[in-house]
Amino acid sequence: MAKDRKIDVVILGLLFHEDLTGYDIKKRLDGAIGFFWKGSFGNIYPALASMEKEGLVTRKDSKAGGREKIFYHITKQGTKALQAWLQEEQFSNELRYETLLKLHFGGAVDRSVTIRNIEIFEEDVKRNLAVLNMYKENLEKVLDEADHIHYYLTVLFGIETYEAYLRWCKKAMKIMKEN
Amino acid sequence: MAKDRKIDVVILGLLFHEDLTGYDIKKRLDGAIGFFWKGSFGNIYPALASMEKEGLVTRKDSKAGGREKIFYHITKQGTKALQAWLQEEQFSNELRYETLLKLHFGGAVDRSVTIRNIEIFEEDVKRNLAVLNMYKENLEKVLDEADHIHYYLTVLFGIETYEAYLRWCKKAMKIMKEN
DNA sequence: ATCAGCATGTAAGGCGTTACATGATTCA
DNA sequence: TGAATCATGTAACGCCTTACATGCTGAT
Repeated sequence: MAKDRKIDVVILGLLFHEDLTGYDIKKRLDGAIGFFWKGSFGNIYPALASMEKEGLVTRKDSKAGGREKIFYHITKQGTKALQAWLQEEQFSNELRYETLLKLHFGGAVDRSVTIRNIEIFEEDVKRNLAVLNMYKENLEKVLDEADHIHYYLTVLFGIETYEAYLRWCKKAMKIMKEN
Repeated sequence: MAKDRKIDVVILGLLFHEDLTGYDIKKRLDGAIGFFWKGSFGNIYPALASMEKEGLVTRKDSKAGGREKIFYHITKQGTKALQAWLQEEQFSNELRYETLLKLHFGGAVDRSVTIRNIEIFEEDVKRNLAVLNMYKENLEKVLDEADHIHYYLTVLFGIETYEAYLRWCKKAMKIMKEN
């Protein structure tokens, strides 16, 4: 498994739950997972190819319905690699928020620009929060199914975080308008 | 200014406040700014060189004390570029948390592994929160100085966020132990 | 005298984004 | 019939991390 290519474990994690095509994987990454990990076709397909060579996944070609589809299945070796990574006690959590950069350097422009930047951020957070709450409600109906309790935890994380962002927006706006 | 190289505006933002060497810039990025933007020497020095070519910054060599030092100074053109970026109404805020990935895919291992991963995250958050609170206290002494109110906003953001993380840790731990 | 920190850079290699290329299927 | 979505990939290019290379300064 490539040392710095974390998409590998994302794919293994998804395949542990069910067999998927590269296209399916992309859809998952555009959904709830997208809040904390992104992926692109140019990322996913090469990773699948190299992981197949390494024996972490196997491909199951299917022409059901005439359309070409390649389902990938996790191997025992792939499962071991996934579990080994899950048990590693180091992790890299990275945040790169251009919004905070703009706030931090807001002294170079009029106060109104910073206020506008906070507003834009706030709108964005509200949109995302609505989506996350939808995921939450849907998950609560199926919490007993395997793995769903884990998905639920990450959705709760997103909600807790975004609610904190909204509180901060209010405070920041107040400070910008008062001082 | 390179389209996708955001370190440029970070450097311009720092230089707007005061002249700095590449080494100084790295130190800033290892401080409070590091919570939302990272940088490395291999990143900073080439950016400074190319920005000098573009006329966004000028270099002021100094051999005061015998040690070679290159202070960079923002030009009018650099200031305009910084202000233009601050006023752009789009922004990319990216979060890549391996911790959440491990939580999400925790179904592949024993419950105890996920509990341990939450604990590790919690310890990390507490450490960072202590640092942020220190920054906050220091900033509160100098809030009247130019730009400091903006730095203060980003520190408040960090604190609000990390406190939310801690609340989530408690909830997540409870869910993992009860269900 | 030695070691940590100051200070400036270069080089290799990997990773990821974006755009491109192609074609099938489904639904209105 | 046309548009959106399904589906798989490749190629170029840029960016960043990591490691390397070098040497000075100040404190113990």
